[in-house]
Amino acid sequence: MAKRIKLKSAIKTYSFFDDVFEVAKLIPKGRVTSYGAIAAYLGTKMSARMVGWAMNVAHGDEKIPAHRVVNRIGLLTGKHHFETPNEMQKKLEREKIKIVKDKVVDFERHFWDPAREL
DNA sequence: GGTCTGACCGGCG
DNA sequence: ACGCCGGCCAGAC
Repeated sequence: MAKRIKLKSAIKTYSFFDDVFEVAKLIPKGRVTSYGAIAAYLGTKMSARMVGWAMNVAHGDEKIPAHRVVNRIGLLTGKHHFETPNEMQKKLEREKIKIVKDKVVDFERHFWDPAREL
């Protein structure tokens, strides 16, 4: 799936998806970020929706930690798109991130802002 | 080939 | 506080 997109982006001169993947791959273990933060870092903070769409296409690719991307308040909105709804939470908990009611505990503390860290 | 739809976000009533 | 709307852009139909 992700390969198909990569192929397409090779044809196009610019791919928003590719940039999203690049940033997503750089998210450190044990940290999380938001769709909006990634979009903002890429210059188009209004395209947060596309970041989610990109994750949808990318999930399945081990190199892309889609589980570390949540919405702006730390809610695991994308959990239903994993193989099982608790897959996302399990992966995060494995990285010492606690989840309560589909929400990242202490979201600000774990938040990784690409614009600030890169 | 127009139209609909998102794993979003900020703003406004 | 809460709900609605518009904008973003790629993919499915």
